[in-house]
Amino acid sequence: MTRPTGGPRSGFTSPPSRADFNTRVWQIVEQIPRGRVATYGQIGAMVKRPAGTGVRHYHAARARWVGQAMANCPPGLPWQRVVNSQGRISVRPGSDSHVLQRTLLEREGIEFDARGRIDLARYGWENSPRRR
DNA sequence: GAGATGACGTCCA
DNA sequence: ATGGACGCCATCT
Repeated sequence: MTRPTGGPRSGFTSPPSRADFNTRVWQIVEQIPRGRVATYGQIGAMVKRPAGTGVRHYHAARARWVGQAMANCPPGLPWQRVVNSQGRISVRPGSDSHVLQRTLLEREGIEFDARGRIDLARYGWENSPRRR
């Protein structure tokens, strides 16, 4: 095991069973209620660590794995409700998807500040929405 | 077959 | 607050 595959700082990795991992992610995304958003890391923390995946590596890579899953998100899911830990849209700025995501979220009543950020304390999924 | 390209998060200077 | 490095690759031109 521990095959030092040669990739020095591979940053990009993938789950043992990508299809299975993606399915788990999609099942969670499917539950994000309208008007709320969840972060990649938050979702990753909800997906059980695949057997054979090092605890350490999983912690470091799962958020990106969720991103990979979202890049292949099947139609019908509220993909727009997944944003990064900063409360910002992660899709390349300027892309049609980016614009669409923001539009869809605003249509759900979610507000963006001047810097294009969403207040996770207010709109975060399973986060006490009271006060501000 | 080789090279470019990815929907992240955390830590440290 | 901001910028850069780091962390088991896979897939498409």
